Amino acid sequence: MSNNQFKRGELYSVVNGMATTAVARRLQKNFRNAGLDITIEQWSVLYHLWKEDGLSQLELGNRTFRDKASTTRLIDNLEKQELVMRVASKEDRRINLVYLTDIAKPLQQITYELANQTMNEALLDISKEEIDIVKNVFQRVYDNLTNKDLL
Amino acid sequence: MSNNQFKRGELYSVVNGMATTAVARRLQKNFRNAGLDITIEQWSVLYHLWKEDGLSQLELGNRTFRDKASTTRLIDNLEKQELVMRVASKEDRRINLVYLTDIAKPLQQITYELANQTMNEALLDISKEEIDIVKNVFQRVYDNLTNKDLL
DNA sequence: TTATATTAGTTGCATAACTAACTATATGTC
DNA sequence: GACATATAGTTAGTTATGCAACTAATATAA
Repeated sequence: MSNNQFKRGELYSVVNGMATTAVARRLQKNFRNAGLDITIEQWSVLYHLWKEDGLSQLELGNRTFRDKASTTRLIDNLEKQELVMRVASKEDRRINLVYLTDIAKPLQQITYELANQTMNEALLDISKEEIDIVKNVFQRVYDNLTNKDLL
Repeated sequence: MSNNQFKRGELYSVVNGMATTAVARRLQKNFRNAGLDITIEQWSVLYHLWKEDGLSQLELGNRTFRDKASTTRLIDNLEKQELVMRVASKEDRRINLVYLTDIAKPLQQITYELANQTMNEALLDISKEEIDIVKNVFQRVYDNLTNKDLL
């Protein structure tokens, strides 16, 4: 049921968290200096492709909490910048598999380094127990609301 | 320093929370049935005006974590729907004070009722202690990141 | 096997976001 | 008073979001 899909605009920061936003912002600054202009939204797509290359657009949409229209345009822009390419699936020709290009691949390492560094700074004085509580509360609030069809 | 202002797209759901989103969504559905089409973003502005009518655009922007350009357009749209009106300040003619119209005012009560109801459902099984921990963790993560100029 | 429904993706439309450049009013200093 | 600076708001440009309507390919059912 496609209406069951979460919408990005709403869950965005909750799911990804302040720290992730800071990561994205630091990345953005860093790469802009190197002449690469990538938006925070585009980072979220690349991030999932680094974890698993060759995902379908729909799967990318699910993992980044976007609808398929938004995903289409994000990939359009990433393709224009030659960071990503679409390859029609041979098993099912409705499906576009999205692959990282040779330009995007080497960005992974520096990205991960910056991300780790930022997360460490963000969570400096936060204990494991506290993080667990926050995650748990989020999950329960989320469950409470989805049970009522409110998210 | 105007660069010190938080950006909405980033802090949006963190600050307002999943529950607020759910409130807004429920409101949206409810009022759409009554022929009033108000976006979630517009709700956030109305919400602050119900708390304190006649705020300047800049103050509204601060309270809803938007920059002034975004605030301008949101108020443009609210004005088109005659939910809000701009009144130039007499003390300082650079300033627009934003007031609720007679159309918007009566929406407050039903809005607050729906909001309370939704919050209660969202936080059903969450204890006061847990909420305090979540708030506290957010504040500290936020502090950690702003100290490094990352938010 | 043909008709029907479902699925993946695209496109059009309106709203919204942020940056940067701009206008107009106010303030501060000499 | 005159000039520089700061402040409130608007406008232009680009990207992103969600909804709805659409195309094309696949799956299901008669």
